Amino acid sequence: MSGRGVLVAVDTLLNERFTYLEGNISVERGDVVYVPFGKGNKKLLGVVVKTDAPIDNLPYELKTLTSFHEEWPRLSEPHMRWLEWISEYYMHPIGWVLKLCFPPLLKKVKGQKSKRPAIVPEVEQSEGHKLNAEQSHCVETISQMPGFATHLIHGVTGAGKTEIYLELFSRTLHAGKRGLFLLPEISLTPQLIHRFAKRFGGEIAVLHSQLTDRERTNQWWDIVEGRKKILIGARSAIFCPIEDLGLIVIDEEHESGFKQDEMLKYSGRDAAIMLGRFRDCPVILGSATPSLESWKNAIDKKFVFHQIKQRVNARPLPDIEVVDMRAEKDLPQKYPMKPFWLSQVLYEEMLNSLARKEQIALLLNRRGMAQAVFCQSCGHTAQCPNCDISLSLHGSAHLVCHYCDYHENFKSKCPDCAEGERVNLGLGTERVEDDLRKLFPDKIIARADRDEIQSRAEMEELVEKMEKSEIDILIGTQMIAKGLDFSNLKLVGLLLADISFNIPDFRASEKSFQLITQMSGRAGRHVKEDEAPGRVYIQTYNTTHESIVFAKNHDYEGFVANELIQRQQLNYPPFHKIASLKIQSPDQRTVYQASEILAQRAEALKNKFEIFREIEVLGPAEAPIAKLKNQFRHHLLLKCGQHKTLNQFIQKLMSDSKWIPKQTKISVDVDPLNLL
DNA sequence: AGCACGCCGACT
DNA sequence: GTCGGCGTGCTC
Repeated sequence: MSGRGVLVAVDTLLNERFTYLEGNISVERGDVVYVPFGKGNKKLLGVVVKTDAPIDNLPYELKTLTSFHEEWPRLSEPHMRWLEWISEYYMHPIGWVLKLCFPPLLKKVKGQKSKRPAIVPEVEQSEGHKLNAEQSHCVETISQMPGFATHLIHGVTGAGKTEIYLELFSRTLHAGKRGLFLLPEISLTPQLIHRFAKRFGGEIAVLHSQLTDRERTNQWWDIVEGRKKILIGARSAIFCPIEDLGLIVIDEEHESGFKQDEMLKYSGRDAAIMLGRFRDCPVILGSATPSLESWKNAIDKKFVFHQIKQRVNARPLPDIEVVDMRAEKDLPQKYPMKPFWLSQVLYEEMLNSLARKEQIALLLNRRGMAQAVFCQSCGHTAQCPNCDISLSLHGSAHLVCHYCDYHENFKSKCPDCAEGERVNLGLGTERVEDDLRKLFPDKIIARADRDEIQSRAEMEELVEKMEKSEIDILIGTQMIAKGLDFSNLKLVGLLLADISFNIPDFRASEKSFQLITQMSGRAGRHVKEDEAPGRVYIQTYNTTHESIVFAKNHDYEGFVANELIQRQQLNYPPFHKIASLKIQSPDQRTVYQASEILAQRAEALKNKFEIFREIEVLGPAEAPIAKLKNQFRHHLLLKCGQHKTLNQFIQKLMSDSKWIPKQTKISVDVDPLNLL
């Protein structure tokens, strides 16, 4: 053999790196190349991970690199090392991670104008607001630490975190560097982009899921070639190979939207922290309700901790009242028209608000008309044929599965016993909307959930109507709890807070607390110091639930202190690392057997090596959603004090896959957020 | 994951 | 006789 050997991570699911002869092109680590792969003359994309690879005495014939990619630049050393970390930590083939770094299309040949509206609106520039003492102290502290450090900014809703980010980005640009601002998809609202455009005008590129491939490609080149200096995006924007990165901000760091649950299952927040480490730049996490993971890192001094206790202009926090729905049925019935899901006190407050021409938002964390339809004679409930989930009634004639989108027609006669009449159990946003229209026939009522709002344009339209007070009552799911800011919205109702803490997940309390706090934060965001604060009513059947009690008192710290004790007792995160192994197959018995074998193998591996003794294996068990899209699902949960040990364990456990039955798949989720 | 190779059923 | 079903195995 002659010539130089290079190792290439090829765009296939295989995690091995493949050796090629360099041939007559001269490559370096990080170069994107085409390589011949497999039989025929297929060409695949790959990235050079190592030059000077040994080429003698190999049991296979080497092929030669074909060419460089026609336009993509070489990935920098810190970016490469970060990709290798991602691939290893989340156990995903590096060749597949590579593709995420590049745009979907090639550069535009010539400038045809797009008919779609500008991604970053052209708005008049203006200087930022003057920062208050707490805000500037935070900015100064961060500015004095230009290298890598993770900062956690904990500030109540309305504390003016965005102003802090704006000032930090402004300083980053002054230092000749570029910035990355990550948000959960749902918070990437036009309102926020508008605010950044006002401060930074033409310096902004945006990447989010609603862009076309062409738009995405153009935005990518704008930031990579330095025409734009700040990239605002959802989690996948972290893969964009930005040079001279001087600041990474992750807003709403606690949001589960930063976690990707398919293919490469990664946490955008954790990956961003590692990116800051490899790029040696500061990473800022911001939240009013930090995740327990980040909170613990802050109190353990792994993160630099900043607290903003003052709200901007000393705006008062909303008053939160808890309404016991169990007591409702015993009250004298003053309002015969009032639907069962609405408490008297909230109804009266709504009447008062409407009389004052103030807006109202009601949150119900569930779509459709009903959670389940139930036959009164035989007890039969409508189930999805593909998933282990009850069907929800939509409109008056449709049963829908919220997981696989299966539809069937609804007939009130029970199909099982053929005589009973079926009734709706539970409640959904659609049902609430119907009832509200009957209750307030002369008011404008809008609904925001995934059935009603499917595109960014529809969301923008809704936001605009709310801003112009063309909506009196807004009813919605989580969609309306995050990031929205309406000055005339003074009253917020959570119709059934119980929904979110009854899901079988150890993070249910944390998620409920966050949801209640965020939704409360929508009320009265703009009232002045001397005005009445916004009002929040939490309706529940469980008034003493910790999520509610602490949220009512705006006591985040009390909540986390309490929650941390429980997590520690059960060896759950943030104290222990967890990983879940999902086993799925179209055949019920096969999944069951495969999961048993997997658990036995895990036990055997534990007993074989001393270091694996500390690993806890939970399960196998049926997943809480035991059947999804015609796949039966079991899972195994692994817990361990050390990520590294856990990672080695899974690597060993998964290294042999020959035993896995046909059509059965086992997937690994490191640091899972969703255990359903 | 793709994609080729391979070994049995129903078609002109 | 051949077209094509998708089971199995490989990719420097």
